[in-house]
Parts: sequence; C-alpha cells; structure tokens
Amino acid sequence: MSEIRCRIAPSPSGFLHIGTAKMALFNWLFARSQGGVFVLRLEDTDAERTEEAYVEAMCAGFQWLGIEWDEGPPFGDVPEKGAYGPYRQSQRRDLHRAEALRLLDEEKAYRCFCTKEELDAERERAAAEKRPYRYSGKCRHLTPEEVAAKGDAPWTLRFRVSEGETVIEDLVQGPVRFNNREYDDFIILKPNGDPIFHLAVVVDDGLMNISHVIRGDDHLTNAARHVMLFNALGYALPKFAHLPMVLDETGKKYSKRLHGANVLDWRDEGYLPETLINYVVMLGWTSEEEGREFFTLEDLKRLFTLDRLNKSPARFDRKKLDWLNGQHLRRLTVEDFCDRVLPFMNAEGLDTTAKPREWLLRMAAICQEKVPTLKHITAYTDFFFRDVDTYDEKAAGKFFRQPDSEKWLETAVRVMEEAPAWTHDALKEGFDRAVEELQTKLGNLVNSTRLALTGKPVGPGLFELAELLGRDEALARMAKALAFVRA
RNA sequence: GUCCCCAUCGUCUAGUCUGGUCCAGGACACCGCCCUUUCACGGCGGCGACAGGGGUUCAAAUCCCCUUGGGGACGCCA
Repeated sequence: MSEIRCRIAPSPSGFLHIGTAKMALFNWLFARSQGGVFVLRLEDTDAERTEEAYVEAMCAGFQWLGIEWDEGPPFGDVPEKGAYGPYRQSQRRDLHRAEALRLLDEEKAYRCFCTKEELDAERERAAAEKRPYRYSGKCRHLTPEEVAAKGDAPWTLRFRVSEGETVIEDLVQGPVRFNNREYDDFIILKPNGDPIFHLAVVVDDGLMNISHVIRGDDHLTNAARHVMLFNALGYALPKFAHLPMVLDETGKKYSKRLHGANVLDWRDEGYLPETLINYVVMLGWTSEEEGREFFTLEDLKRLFTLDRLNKSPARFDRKKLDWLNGQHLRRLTVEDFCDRVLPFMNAEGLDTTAKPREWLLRMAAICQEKVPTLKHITAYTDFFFRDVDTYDEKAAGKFFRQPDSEKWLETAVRVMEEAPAWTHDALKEGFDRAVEELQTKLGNLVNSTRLALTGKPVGPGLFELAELLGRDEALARMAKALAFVRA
C-alpha cells in the first residue's frame, strides 16, 4: 500500500477563506488519521493576483488553527520542508512546461494559433445563438507544414480530448460520469509558456505523489479534465473526494466580502481556534458516535473517517458557533483561559501588568463560566481597572431610584465595614443576615451594591468580585454611590 | 442555455447504501418552567421536518422516474 499524501493548494490571492480552511482541515485530518502526509502548495501562478502579504495572511490562518503542514514552502522562520519541492507553483514552471511539451511530442496536445480575439468572438457568437460554447477545433488537425508556415506566430498548447466518457470515482459523491463531448480541447499552456491551472495541478499532484485529492465540489467538473490529464501524462490516478462548499447564513456561497469569511476575523472576535476547528468539521462531517458534537483536535485526529463526510452543503450558523465557543471556553484550564484573555484586555487598554498572577487567575476563574467569547472579558472586568463614574441607566432606575435605595446601600456599607474578614464567605454571611433584618430580597442588596461597585447590571458574582476589588476600593465606591443616590 | 452535484425540524444533522425496530432521534435557535445575587451555566418540558408528484413493494424518509428548488462548472483565473 502506498503512502497517503494529501494537500491543500490555495492560491494566495487574499486571506485564508473559511471554505479553504474547511478543505485544509479535512485533508489534514485524513492525513493525520491515516498516518499520512499533509502538504501545503501555493498556487501562485497568477502573478497579478498574488502578493506576499497574502501568503503571510494565509499561512498565519493555518497556524492559528493549528493546521501544520509536513511539507510546504518556507514561511517566516520555517524553512521549506519536504522532498517534493519547490512548493510554490510559480517555481515549478519549467516542470509544467516540460510535461506539456511531452504531451505535444506524443501528439496528445497540439499547438493552437487562434488569437484571443478570435476565440472571444466565437464565444460571443455561441452565446448569441444560445448554444454552449466549445472550441471549434480549428487548429486540431494542422499538418506539420501548416504549423511550420505559421513561423513564430504566438501559440497556445491545447490538450486533445478524445471521444468517450470520463468517470470520476468520487469517494464522497460516488461515481460521476461525464461525456467527453462536454469538454473541448482545453488550453494547457499560455503563449508565454505559463501553464494553465489544470495542467499545473495535475503535474504537481502527479509529481508530488498525491494519493488523495480532497477539495471543493466546485472542482467536480474540472476533475474530468484532470483525470484525462493524469492518464495522458501517465501518472497514477489519485482518489478524489469533492466536498460541498461553505454557505453563508442566507444559503449563498460564503462571499469573501462577508465578515467571517476570513478565519482570522473569528480570532479577533474572541473565538478559540478549537471552536473553529470543531465548528467547521461539524459543517461537513458527523461522528460515528451519534449525537456527539464536541470534539478537540486530538479527538478528530483519532475519529475522522472519509465515509462520514456529508454530500450536501451547510450554512454557517453564528448562533451555534457561539454556543460551541462557550463549550470550549469552559473546558480550558483557568491558566489557559487567563493567558488567552489577557491580550484582549490589554488591547482594550486595561493594564494588567500591575496585578499579580495569582490575582489574575482568580479574576479569570470568576469570568470563565460567563463570557461567550474572549473578547467579552473586557465588559466583565474593566471596572477592576477603571474608576466607576457612570451607572447603567436602566439598572440605576431599578436599584438607585427606589424608595429604599439609600437604605440598601447603607446596609451594605455597614455589612462590609463589619465583616470579620474581606472574603466571599464572610460577605455573603453578612448580606444574608442583613436580608433577614431588613425583610427585603437579597437581590435588592446585591444588585444595588453591584451597581455601586461596577456601574453595571451584569458581571461576575458580587462577593467574588468584591473580594478581588479589595476592601478599601469597595468602600470608596460605595461612598461614591451613596452620594449619587442621595443627590 | 448545456452538463454536473445536492434536497429530513428555522439552522446543523442521525436514519438512506443493507426498505419494516421512525406517526422520524439529537444539537443550536426560539418559547415556557426550575436553579439562582445579576449575567451566564445547568436541569426539565414545548414548538418544529422526510420539497411535490408518480411508480416498485405486503411495507418507502429509505429503491426508480419526473417536476420543483438550491448550488457548481462551462476563461490564454485558480
């Protein structure tokens, strides 16, 4: 049995798209689950659309997700890896050209002297007559003399498509049959000698010994061309698996312009890479274990199988992503959660450097159960780092502008002052006793105090938060709130 | 237009290959209730689907055909 070799071959013409991430993930998972190799190949033959910045952005996306490649081009400090390089298609031009010319020698391809203008005209005519455009085959039977007579007129190289049928034995879609009549003699080499995509992928996949081509089903019809090329070039045919693409919430192909098309958008929004991996995998695959939806990368490496892949396209559902993020967030260790949350706080201008690690861990612990994303941490903790000088309007109406408001706060202050220790338990005990004395609801006391200490109606548990805030600061804020209520 | 793919609750799906155990199971969302110091979390319950039409069969979500709907491909882009 030969080695399993998968690849992702994005064209670096933008950021890492969620759809590309999906394909990369399944290739990578398949390789990992089979002990195979995952290769990254950059399809940067279209110089006009390729920029180094895009290469960076794309690789950064893979790295954030934790999809590491076994073979691929150099990136950052990482040198080129693998024995099948180079891994940038633009550096493989000579290879592509040589293979194309071999096809010419073997008469499996021919020179075409039709100009772009002529072809465009033909295409327009076909459109006007409402018939599908196919290349006329004008140059298909040119004799060597006729070719010679063209002198150095520019030419493209066309692949000679033979009659018959091409069948893709797709691992996901099943057998898909195409009548070769659907394909005209397609171009494989441009006049300047650059390869066309179809030629380049096949030569690269063939020469890189790719065993499984897992990609978007937008390539399903292209696959027939590729199979013809594989056969003509004499390469071993890889297995194909064409997966449905990722749709947006309205059911359309997830547009590049849409928020979230860039996987790094989600990182910036406070989602964990674990969440994205888990979510994207759910978009096209289910586990053998019925009903299971929570998976870590390690789980997936072990459980993934191609035969549980879905044939139908799925929409991206933000709500479910949020839920999943919560699941993953809650399973982090406090240390881990703390480390991931700090950068978001710092980015929002909260200076956490003055606080001891111990304190930060306690802060993280009281928020971990509550925040839906890492980014929400700021709203739950900013009052620790900033003075409270405004109170949430709605909450103020409910707790600061009631007949008993003053009494609530005064009682709370008394309890706090008299607390035998500045701890969660001591404070709770004091509040509970005050509730009995005052014959009021604990909520009134707690929420007015919360508003005084944080300025907000929501946040971590009051006694936990008060403990962390410290006695002096808490009492100062109480005094300030009391003054506000009396005014 | 031609060819190709897809089609179960609003969404993601199990079940389809190997018809009966499915008057269709789970999850997210939504709506109630419970827990509760807020917000979350959690627990319990509710709402909610086999696109339509023909076949085949004792029996069809499951097999076949048609229709409809959605997506994709038809480049000297990848």
